[in-house]
Amino acid sequence: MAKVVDTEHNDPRKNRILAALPAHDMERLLPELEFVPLPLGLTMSESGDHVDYLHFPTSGIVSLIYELEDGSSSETALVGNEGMVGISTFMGGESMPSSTVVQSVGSAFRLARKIIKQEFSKGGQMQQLSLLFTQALIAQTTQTAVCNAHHPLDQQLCRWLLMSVDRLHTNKLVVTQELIGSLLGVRRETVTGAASKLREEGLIDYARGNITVTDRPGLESKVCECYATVKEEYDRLLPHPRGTP
Amino acid sequence: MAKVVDTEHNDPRKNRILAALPAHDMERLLPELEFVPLPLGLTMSESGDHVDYLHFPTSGIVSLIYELEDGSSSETALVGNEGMVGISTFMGGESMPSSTVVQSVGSAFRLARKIIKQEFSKGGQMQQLSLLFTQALIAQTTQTAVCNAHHPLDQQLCRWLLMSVDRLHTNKLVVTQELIGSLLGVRRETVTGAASKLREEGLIDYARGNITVTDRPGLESKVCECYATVKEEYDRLLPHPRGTP
DNA sequence: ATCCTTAAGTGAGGTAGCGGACAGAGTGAA
DNA sequence: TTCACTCTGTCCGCTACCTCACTTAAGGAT
Repeated sequence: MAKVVDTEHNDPRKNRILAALPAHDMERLLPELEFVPLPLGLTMSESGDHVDYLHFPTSGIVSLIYELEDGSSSETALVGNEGMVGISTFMGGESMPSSTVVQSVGSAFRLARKIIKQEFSKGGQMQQLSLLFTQALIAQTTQTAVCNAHHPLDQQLCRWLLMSVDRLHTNKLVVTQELIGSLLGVRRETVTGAASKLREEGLIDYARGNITVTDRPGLESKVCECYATVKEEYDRLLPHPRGTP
Repeated sequence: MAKVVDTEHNDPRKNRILAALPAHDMERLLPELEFVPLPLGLTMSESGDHVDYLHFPTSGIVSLIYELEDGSSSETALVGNEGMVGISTFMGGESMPSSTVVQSVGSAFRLARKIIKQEFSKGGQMQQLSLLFTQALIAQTTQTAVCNAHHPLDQQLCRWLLMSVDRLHTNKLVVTQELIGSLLGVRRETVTGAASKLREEGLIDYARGNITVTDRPGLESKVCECYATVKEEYDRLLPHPRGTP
């Protein structure tokens, strides 16, 4: 029996970078694009690993995570179908100090490093899109850094929730407070405090690893500027989904 | 009378990126390179500014600074003669959300955006070096973010001091505690506390805007891992000064 | 049904950094 | 020499988050 393929997400054009490629570039790359599932919790690469593929998520969320020697960690950025994972494949460094983990289940298409380097060196649209995405990613990482330093956890949590639901097509997240803690660089108990505050305010609801955003506008009014700043920079730099200006 | 030019730093090859260019690339660019002083406190670009030049510092330090709406700010990275300032000129985004400020007096050569784009599109060594430096810069920014989140101020201060003296050729820094505070994202009083602790331990000495590192090995043994991690990544990715492997 | 594991809530006590206010102490200008 | 200004030191109460320890609750497996 042939394996049933998820027909929801096996169209490369669900990824916005791929969708923005001119038809002839896409034709050339299509045979090289390999569909891969992104199961929850999959570590796509660890710190310092030689990265062999550039991934273009079509759904789900991938977290870029930085781990310290003492075991503590922080999420530095979060990538969905608007971007790509594995920029060191074309930046030339081969590896990165951060690791990449699937934080919300999904799928992706991937290109072998050899292919993306070839394509990149042509200097076409793929090169331009890659660099623009990289710049957007820098903006996200930087803003996250400053947000960590200056904003209280409940606002950071709002930002994280909004960035996550933006990259899914639902208001339900499957994630424990423990995990959120390790992403935001705080303890689980601290997350419990912030989350229950948001619940009291009627912005979210949750139970045992399931969070539902019940009042998105409410979250948006509570979140710090960092959310909007990053979103605007992404809008400025990256191609928009079809139908949107 | 002809203006006296600082003969110390007007050699483009004092910048390590430029120094790593093949002779024929350098010849082509030489007439386009414009020498500019970097006086203390100069704001080279503000958040969102259209960036018209790519700067290659030959001396001094440039800080990449991120400002929040409430006026608080943080330094996200620090660039000396190992790198360049204004990567949005070749990344394609034209502007960045961070601003760039001369934190320690020096000088640079600069290339107009048009020229660097031209050179970049040739796909030669300049392209490769630019991308590698960008990746190193990402590493530095990311590590700074995690360091902010997890390490106490006195260790962060050690890191900042070491990164600064690494980019100068002296153990003396001209910088007030007030400024350090705005760079590390804390209050001046907090810096006073951390600095006086380091002074008690005999690692540094200071007075009225002048800091002297008196015990570098001592600082290195006190600093968090973040300093070494970034340094190693820079060593891995970037060309070394001549004479060093 | 019962047990077991995982997720979430709670509470006591500690600490780093904040906010604001104010006190010396160099330095340079008048 | 005096004044003004800038840089540094210090103190208070306060808050956010931490460490450590324990409890409650929801599913899942047997």
